[in-house]
Amino acid sequence: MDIKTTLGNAIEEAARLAIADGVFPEGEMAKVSLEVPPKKEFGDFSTNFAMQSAKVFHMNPRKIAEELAGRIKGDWLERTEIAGPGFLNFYLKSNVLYDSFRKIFEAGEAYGQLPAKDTARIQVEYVSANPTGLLHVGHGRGAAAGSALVNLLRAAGYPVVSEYYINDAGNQMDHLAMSVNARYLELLGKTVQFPEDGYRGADIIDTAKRIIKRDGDKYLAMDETERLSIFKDLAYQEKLAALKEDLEAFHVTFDEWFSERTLHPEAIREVVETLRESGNIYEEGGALWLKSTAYGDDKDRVVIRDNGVPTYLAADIAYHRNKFQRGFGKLINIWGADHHGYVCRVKAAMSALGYDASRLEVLLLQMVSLYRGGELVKMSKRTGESVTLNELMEEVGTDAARYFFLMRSLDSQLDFDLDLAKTQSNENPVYYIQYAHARICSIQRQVEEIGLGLSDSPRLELLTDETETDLIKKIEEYTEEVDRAAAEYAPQRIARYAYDISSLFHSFYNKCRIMGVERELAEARLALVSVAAHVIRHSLGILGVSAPEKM
RNA sequence: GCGGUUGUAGCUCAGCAGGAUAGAGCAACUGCCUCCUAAGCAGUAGGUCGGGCGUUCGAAUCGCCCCAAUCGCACCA
Repeated sequence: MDIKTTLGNAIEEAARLAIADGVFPEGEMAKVSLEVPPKKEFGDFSTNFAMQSAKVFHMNPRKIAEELAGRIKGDWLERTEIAGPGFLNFYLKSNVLYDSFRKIFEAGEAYGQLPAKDTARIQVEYVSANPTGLLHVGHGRGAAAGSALVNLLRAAGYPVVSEYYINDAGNQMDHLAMSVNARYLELLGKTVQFPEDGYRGADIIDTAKRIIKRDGDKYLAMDETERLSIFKDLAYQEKLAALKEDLEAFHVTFDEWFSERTLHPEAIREVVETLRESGNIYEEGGALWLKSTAYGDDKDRVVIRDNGVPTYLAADIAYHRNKFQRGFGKLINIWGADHHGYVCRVKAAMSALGYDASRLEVLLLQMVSLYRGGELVKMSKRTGESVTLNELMEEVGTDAARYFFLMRSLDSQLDFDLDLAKTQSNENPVYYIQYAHARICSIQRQVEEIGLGLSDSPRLELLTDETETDLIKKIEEYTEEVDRAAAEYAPQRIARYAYDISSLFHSFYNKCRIMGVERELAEARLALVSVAAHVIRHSLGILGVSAPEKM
């Protein structure tokens, strides 16, 4: 049992004793919550239990605290103090710190991975950009957030799989084919009118060029319908391959790639039929409408257009039903904030199908605005002026880009200053973290040369400097931080943690030396920095940021 | 007009399952390399937590109203 649980139990036990002694009234007790206080002077742990109990016990919180303090016992406890309006501050015996740190040291590489949680599988769907062009920086943020969330949930012990939904069935695929077709004809000297809804990005021209390079002008002679059909397929394959490649370069991989086409027409027809049978569909103006207002939506939504073609929503309903049918207990979708209007109707559809809509969690990622030379860079697929994820990776590097995306909360808008990120100055905190890791690796290399190595049983109690105990405490908080960050779907907490632990290491590094001190102390310090390096590596791993051994 | 998100130091942002004197980086200023990587450390300065009202022993954190920014409000995806 860890010390926090032990302490929590001791507090509850003290409260029960006080009730038995007739000091506190019988009845419900407040919940005990323990936290690491904001200041070191306030001890190792503190609780607001006395204040929370003031109302239930109808007593002065400081009086409650006094009664509790006298009843909390344990050989791990140095002393208890009452402070402020009624905080109980606990100061633990120093061996508690070293005993738990020894366990972490002995766990080695396993530290940071929490035991498997016995919960239903979670699916995380993210990016899901149309295979019609290049990924831009907005997708990059989604890719970073989604992959980090998956890593985080895994570290916290949740069973989780990731999925990419390929929108390969709608109009946009026809627009893609027409765009490639137009570029193809242009490149072969024909005069064509570029399609109004076409994609004007340079990547489309590249696709056309590649087709020409490989197959020449052999498609010219074809009937346009046939040519479009071939180009649709060729362009699709190429775009999808490019997506995968770019994502992998960005440290993003998926367990599943789900094609929307597999839902057409059968799955969609089926789900619409199911909804019709349960009375959730009606016809009006030649179209089929989902009665989503019955489930909290602002208005009803068309699922089958008057021309018989299903809407995007219809496919999405079939898709999400399919997810539930695959047995996931929780569905997490990461969508751009510009899709937020969509959340309600998809949830409404799930409710209409009889699923618990709260099992579908949509995380909305706020927009990314790019600035270059102090000017806002407009992002538009159509104009082809958007900055792609690839360009971003080239300019600032994968690690810096990922960390920038992940260091702020998902629901705050992000101003990405390209010039600033490009300078690769120390303004970029990712270097600070990586530098801490590289420094430790450097020490490990040099220590090896002078015949010093990691001991099996270092004398950890020699680590008494404040920078050492601060670092130990931070390391001991890691698993709890992982657990909480996962529960909150908040990878930015890990970004923060990685920065904080690096900062504590740098302080230690400037104050304490490893080489040139007495052997036992050197071995203890080596154990400390080795664990620190592991935790930095582990947290960077969650973020999908590399941990270099040299810089 | 309706809805989502945001508003915290000069700038970029953490903190928000209510708690003790609101934190970090950058920028500014002062120190620290004969010493394991100075991409570092130590320190100084900088704030009516957008505004108001409310709930509470206690509010940056919860609720309501207002202001501002932003994204949406399709038989597009």
